[in-house]
Amino acid sequence: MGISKEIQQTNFRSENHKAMVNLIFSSNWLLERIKRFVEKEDITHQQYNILRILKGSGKPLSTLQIRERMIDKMSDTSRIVERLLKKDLTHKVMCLHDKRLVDVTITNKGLALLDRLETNIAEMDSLLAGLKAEEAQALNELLDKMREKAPVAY
Amino acid sequence: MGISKEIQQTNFRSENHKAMVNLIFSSNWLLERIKRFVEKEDITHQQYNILRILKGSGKPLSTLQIRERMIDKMSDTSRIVERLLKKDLTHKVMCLHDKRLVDVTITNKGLALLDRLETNIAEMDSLLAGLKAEEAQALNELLDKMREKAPVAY
DNA sequence: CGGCAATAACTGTTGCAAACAATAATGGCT
DNA sequence: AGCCATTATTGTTTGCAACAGTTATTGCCG
Repeated sequence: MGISKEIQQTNFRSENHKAMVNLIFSSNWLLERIKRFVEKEDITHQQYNILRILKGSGKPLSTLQIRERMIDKMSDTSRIVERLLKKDLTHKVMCLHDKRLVDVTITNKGLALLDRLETNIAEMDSLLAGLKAEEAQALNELLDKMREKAPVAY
Repeated sequence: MGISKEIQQTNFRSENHKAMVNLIFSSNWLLERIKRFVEKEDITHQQYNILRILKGSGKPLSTLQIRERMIDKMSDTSRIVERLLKKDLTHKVMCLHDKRLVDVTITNKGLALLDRLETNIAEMDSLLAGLKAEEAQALNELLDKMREKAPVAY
């Protein structure tokens, strides 16, 4: 079902305007499904994102380094890490070289959580299985281009 | 700048996985700019979405009808409309034909607000100006296909 | 007609999160 | 030493999502 039907809207100003709406709608669609995937482990997609970043890094990261790698740049990283701390999924110590920074790492419990999700990761990847690799690549190029070529003011 | 650089991540499981991340990232990128656009009028993008729906409809809509047309289907429409009521941007009366429903309309104040934004709507449309109409169309088709062909379970 | 399930809206509550300002500690530079 | 930039954190407000529960109304069915 195309975007027009899904939101019962036929009067778009242009194909570009339609793409804007479609992009946000599709992202919500995707996030809704990712949410269902990660809620088995009682975490949000933002918390999942941070756990993945910490695992991927392999070494301690500061709050700022985590934020820079996050999908949502506007996020309140300190407090999300705080929620992960409460669940023992991350660990935090003061950085020795620069005491303004903190060294955040993922705990074994956090790694185990990711491992459990990893088992079914194919489920999540299948969300985009409707697109062939070439199509996914085309999508990536279009999205990159959209952001790249946008006027700086906005 | 491609998505890899923007989130400092090079290890994607597949082109499809990369597209998933890219899609959410790009939607956030877009929403951030839309937010800056509508905050001149002290409203959120969800509130803007509802005002546009009410204007577009031209006739009263029930809470449910609004929600069905919203980009974010999970939204708590009652309360967002309530916030608009407080600002006198919408009006609400009991529906005569079915007293379970409400007739929500946009007020003149709400229309005036949209008109002020309308003046600069080209600014917002220019967000996707980096894509030619054919590219925007290709993007629309890819997004529609992605959702269409996804496995039902997720 | 009376009962009852379905529908629609709303409320209460909890938790997550964004925005913004303010604060504190530290580091680097002159 | 003095000053400014950097980093993380906290406080507060606001918006929102999730979920359960409540109320009012409708339409249907026996």
